[in-house]
Amino acid sequence: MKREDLTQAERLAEQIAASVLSGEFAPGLRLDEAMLAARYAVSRTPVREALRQLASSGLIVLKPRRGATVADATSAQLESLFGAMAEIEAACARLAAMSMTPIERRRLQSLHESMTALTRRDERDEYAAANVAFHTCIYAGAHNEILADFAAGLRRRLAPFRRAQFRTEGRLARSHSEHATVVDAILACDAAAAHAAMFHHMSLVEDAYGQLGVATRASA
Amino acid sequence: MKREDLTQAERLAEQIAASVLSGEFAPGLRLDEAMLAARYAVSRTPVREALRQLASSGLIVLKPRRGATVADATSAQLESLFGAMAEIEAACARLAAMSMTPIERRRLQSLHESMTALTRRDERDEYAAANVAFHTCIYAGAHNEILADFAAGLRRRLAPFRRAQFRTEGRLARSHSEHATVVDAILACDAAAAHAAMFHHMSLVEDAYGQLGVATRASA
DNA sequence: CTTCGTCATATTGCATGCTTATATTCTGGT
DNA sequence: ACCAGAATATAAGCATGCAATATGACGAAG
Repeated sequence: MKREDLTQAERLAEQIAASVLSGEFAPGLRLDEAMLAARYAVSRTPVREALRQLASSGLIVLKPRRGATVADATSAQLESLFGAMAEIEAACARLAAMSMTPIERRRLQSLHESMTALTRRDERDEYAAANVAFHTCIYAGAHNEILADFAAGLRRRLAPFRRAQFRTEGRLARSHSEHATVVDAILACDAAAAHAAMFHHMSLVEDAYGQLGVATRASA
Repeated sequence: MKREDLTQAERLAEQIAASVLSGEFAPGLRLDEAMLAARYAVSRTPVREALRQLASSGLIVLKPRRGATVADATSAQLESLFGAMAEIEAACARLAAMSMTPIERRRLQSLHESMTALTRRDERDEYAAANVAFHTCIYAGAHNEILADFAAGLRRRLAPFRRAQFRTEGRLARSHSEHATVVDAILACDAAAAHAAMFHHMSLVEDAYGQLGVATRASA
């Protein structure tokens, strides 16, 4: 019953992260300790601890004596992030193909099928949410907590830079059809095919970013 | 010129990490804030910030209201760590085979050749150090800072559990010969072979741990 | 003899205040 | 008019102190 026994610093880290992910705190924005302390009605100490925690996850950047800013990636860094993401996601898909339980496979298939309707009706926000669930399902199916955490962390870190991901006309349908290839491979226990399909999918996600995401960047 | 402008918390994080990696702070050990503060002659505030930073990297565990302990992995968690390590190292090797510059390839080959002498003379500590340099060289060759950082982090995190890695008779020679396969594949720009060779190598590292590392565990 | 409840102690969590470094502005000189 | 240097202001880093909670021990009841 004391599941919600978070310390202030942890709650702050969550709230600040949520603000960054929602776009309220844009990349490059200076995060003033006193401002955050006032905003969340706490002292600067837990704020500082929360910032240090977030800095370790890469969501913000902490320069000694010069304060914290929301992480702002150069295009080279974004390339690294997308590249790493593709590698990790592909690895997870491969492992999932080999080690998912029947129940997990059913759940993945069901999740994928439920997204068909969202695609037809072009419900982009709903699809984006379901998309996260879909990928998270595969992380879990890899049965490797370390890789799953890393994949989730990378997804978080990229979130501020791909908010407009599904805005492109027809992106939903293409994404869904790529998912279908991945699901088929995983359900068929074809590790190599799952790896390849997911890698291909993630590469296209990167391309989609390249086409329209640049306009949203606020880098120096 | 002000390269050594680290804040206290950062210096503490480095020092505590070094103590953990050197085995001075064994897995499972309770890290008392006041004790650390006294040991390094600072107040508890920077200690707390350092601990939070280390907790994010997974080297220590921070339980709310219950203090910090050096991370102690169950065998299942170790399996995840080794599995993730194998995946990442293999991915780096594959990327390195594709994108290493000629200079980097020469350096890798040179590093590998310099380890031959260490193998013959059975200089285990020297070999262990060179081994880190060897793998780090491949991380760098992948030209993906994110993956490189993650690989280095995983290696750090596993370090406390494989201090006796090269104690087994003949482990050095086997490691070196596996490295040779990896180097050959990378120099030949054979991405698939590099991936496979590195994955194989890391799997054997995990096996080597399984044979003798268990005795060093202090888990509950 | 075992088990549960209460109390004491130690340690974490947080707030406040002071110190120090960095950034900005103002003034003086060229 | 412009640049350089110094002073001031602002914000980060750190220490100390207080409050809250977990842990261990001791005692009482079953």
